[in-house]
Amino acid sequence: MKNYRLIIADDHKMFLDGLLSILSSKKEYEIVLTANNGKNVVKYLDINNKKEPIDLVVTDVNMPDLNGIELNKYIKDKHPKTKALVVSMLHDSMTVQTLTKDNVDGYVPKNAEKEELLKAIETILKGEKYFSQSIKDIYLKGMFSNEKALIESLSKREKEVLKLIALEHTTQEIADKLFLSKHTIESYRKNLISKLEVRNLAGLTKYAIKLGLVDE
Amino acid sequence: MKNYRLIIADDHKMFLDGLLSILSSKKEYEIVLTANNGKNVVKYLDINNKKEPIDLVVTDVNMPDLNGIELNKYIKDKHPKTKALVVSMLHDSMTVQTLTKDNVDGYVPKNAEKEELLKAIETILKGEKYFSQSIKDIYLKGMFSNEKALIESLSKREKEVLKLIALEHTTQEIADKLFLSKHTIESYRKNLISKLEVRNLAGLTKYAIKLGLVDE
DNA sequence: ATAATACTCCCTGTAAACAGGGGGTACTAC
DNA sequence: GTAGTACCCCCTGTTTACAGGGAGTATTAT
Repeated sequence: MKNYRLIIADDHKMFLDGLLSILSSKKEYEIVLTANNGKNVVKYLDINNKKEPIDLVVTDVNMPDLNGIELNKYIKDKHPKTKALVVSMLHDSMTVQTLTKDNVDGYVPKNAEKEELLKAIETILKGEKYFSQSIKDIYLKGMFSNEKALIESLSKREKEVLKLIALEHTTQEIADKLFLSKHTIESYRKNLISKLEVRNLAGLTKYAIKLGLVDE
Repeated sequence: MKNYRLIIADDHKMFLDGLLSILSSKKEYEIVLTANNGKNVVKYLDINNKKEPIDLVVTDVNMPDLNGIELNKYIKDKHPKTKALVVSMLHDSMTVQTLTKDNVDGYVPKNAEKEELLKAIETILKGEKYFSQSIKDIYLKGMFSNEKALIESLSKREKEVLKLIALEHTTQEIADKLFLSKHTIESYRKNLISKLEVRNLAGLTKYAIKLGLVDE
């Protein structure tokens, strides 16, 4: 009666148990593997997916070794018949954007009811996509906020300078470090201030943190 | 045979299911209530704890309405016979410090094995405390880092000024806003820079974020 | 009482950031 | 081949921040 073969991946054991108990209530789902990182999923798929294909991988986003974003990308790339459902705690618009861009099959927040999770899985196994309303909201919000555009408009060099600024280096120090003129760095600083629509160093620093260029 | 009465609280339904399934394996535990915020736990305890006492509340830290820190404090204050075990995803030293200061009975990270969770509960119900090794590490790290001391050494006024600095206001603007002299704010700024051991606005901004004085 | 701390204000400089311009090269995409 | 953009450099100013001092009052704790 086991119609579908599933893998679930999450680095939080207790959560994994939660998923297991929810999915065990449906006898048509066989949990072939539980993993606490993406790497083990990849390993399993590479070895077994040809003869005994996996129908769906349910995965968290934040995992060590290989996170959900990378895992989804890999699945979509190498094992296109296998579906991927992301179940996550954090829902920043960047993550949602990236995953949808990478053609993920579904996204459900961890605070969803278990009925919704089951519905999502069911929907995906039918060949459709499933995104929770809250995820759709985040996606739309991200699409129409200028923040995303702002961030994407930064070049590699600009990000580099921004990072060094946030690390408390002065213009002169950054210039020395990058073997550039002080004037060049001043230009970058000015451009960053105007592009990111901030007033000063404090605003730049906050953006650098938001971009993950510096720790905390 | 149900010897102990438990409450579990977590705003993530799936995780709640995980806890439930783990605790259901032990028949001596009766799950009296599952809540997705601290408020409901408080409500229940206030009404029922006198006649039918709860032995242990297992709670997450991050919850809407009333979080785990507040919940623990309330339990320790109003229902001292009820034990509290915190199970959390995030383990910043501030949270751990606060909880231990508030006399929490245990702290286990969400990525712990379920065996450890059961052991923690068992230990606490015996009247002892239980902290995972990783939590102890964080506690010690926090104790011997100067960061904590630094943060605590900031006065109310200093935090206020720090916040406004991080919000991209200039010294003059802050002075106007607080009806103080520009010189006063400059003094604060200098003191903050030396106290927090940073070089400039960027460093101050990062600290303001770390302190939660500004959003991102 | 007196020590410690928080809070307030002031001065003199120097260094850096901010504001608003300008221009030029190299590469890529259409 | 030319439009766009990433990258680099320069100039003139003004404003702000940073560095290192000093100093007074009020409150609280010992």
